[in-house]
Amino acid sequence: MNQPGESLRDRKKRRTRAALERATVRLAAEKGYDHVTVEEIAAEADVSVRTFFNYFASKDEALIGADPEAGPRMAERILAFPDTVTPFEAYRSSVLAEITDELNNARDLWLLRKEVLMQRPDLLVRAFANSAESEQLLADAVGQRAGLPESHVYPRLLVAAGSAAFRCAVTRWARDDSVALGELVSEALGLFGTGLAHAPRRHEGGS
Amino acid sequence: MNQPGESLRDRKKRRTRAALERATVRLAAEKGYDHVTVEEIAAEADVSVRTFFNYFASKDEALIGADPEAGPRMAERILAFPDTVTPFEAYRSSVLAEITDELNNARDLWLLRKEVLMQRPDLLVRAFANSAESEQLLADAVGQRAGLPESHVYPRLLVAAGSAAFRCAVTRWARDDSVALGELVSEALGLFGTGLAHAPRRHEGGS
DNA sequence: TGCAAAGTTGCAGTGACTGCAAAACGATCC
DNA sequence: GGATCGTTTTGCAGTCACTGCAACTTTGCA
Repeated sequence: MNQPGESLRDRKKRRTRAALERATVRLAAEKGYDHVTVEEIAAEADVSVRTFFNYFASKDEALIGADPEAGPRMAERILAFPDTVTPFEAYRSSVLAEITDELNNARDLWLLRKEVLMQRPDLLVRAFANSAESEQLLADAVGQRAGLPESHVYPRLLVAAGSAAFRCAVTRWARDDSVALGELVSEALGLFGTGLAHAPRRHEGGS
Repeated sequence: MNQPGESLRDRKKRRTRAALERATVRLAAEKGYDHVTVEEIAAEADVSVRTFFNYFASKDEALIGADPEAGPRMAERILAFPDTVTPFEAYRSSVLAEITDELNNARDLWLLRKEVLMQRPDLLVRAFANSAESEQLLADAVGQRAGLPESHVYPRLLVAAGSAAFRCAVTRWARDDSVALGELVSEALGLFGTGLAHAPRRHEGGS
């Protein structure tokens, strides 16, 4: 009983994980992140506190709900582009694809997260602290595409720039979501692409 | 008795703060960050645990020991440059000056921190989570220099790039400190300046 | 049906962090 | 040299995130 790669066990796990993530975001948006205890979250998702920590290493992680498969997925996408595409563009496209998919699958969750992140912007920064392996994965993929030795800065710098772009974009989006999050990330990455040495003029973009 | 701006009280406070920071870094380097309790740190610095938390909001913060005056100092430096200097260069110079000063004043502490950060790179990321106000300060200064409205992305993006550059530089420096940290930060910021759209060739810097 | 592997739970324990109220201390004025 | 006032230090009691461990339950498979 294990045909389409997803057993009953797997389905249950996915549902539990999703329920915990959802409960965390919902309660945090409703009562404020640190007025919510893990006990409440676990109760809302109908599991024990101990189980919560079997799924997420910390409360922070549950709020962001970083998909552990996102890193590998993006790395694969980067490597799948033809050689005519620059490493930079391959990276940018992969990030955008991931964001678009994520928003399509769970837009409501992101709208709630927005509320929480508006109150506690530091949580967004902390979120990236847990994704060191994913960053490494992406940097390796970029490095491979660019034909650079592993010790070169460029890949790591590009990935770090991606995090920075995402952070800035989410912050802007949280204040005013009339522009799609993907657009904002793309714009920010675009600036990183062409260089920050010259500040834009007053009227150019940037809301 | 309050002539040279520094009373006995102030001196004691500075000494206590320094002692706590020093004790945190030293013990973390010696025994591993999470095998050190705040109780031990406080004991080493000869104060109570409660006093530790009067100085630092968290153990993380004590490890990094971010100088609360660093933000204002850098912002001031940025604004002090003549108008012939681009905002980007003003920012870069200010960051470098701060790093150089810091290393000159407490090089030994940074060498110990290096040990800790090699084991736990995530702590460096988390460190930046606590410096939201400083980032805002710097972004405002950059924005003012560039004559941009407050809502523009450029200043925030530049400052975020600075954090990213610093992170990458420290990581590289931790692996091999034969090149000065300032050099590495400068190099990384240089790449942000000229743009990441085109990956460098194999032999260009970055090793 | 029965066995093994994977997942869940409760429990006891550690340690970070907070609010509060009392004590110790430093600055100041007489 | 006190009396006094504002600041800092401290102990204490409490909350909550998080961990290891050892049962217990559920699922996968023969």
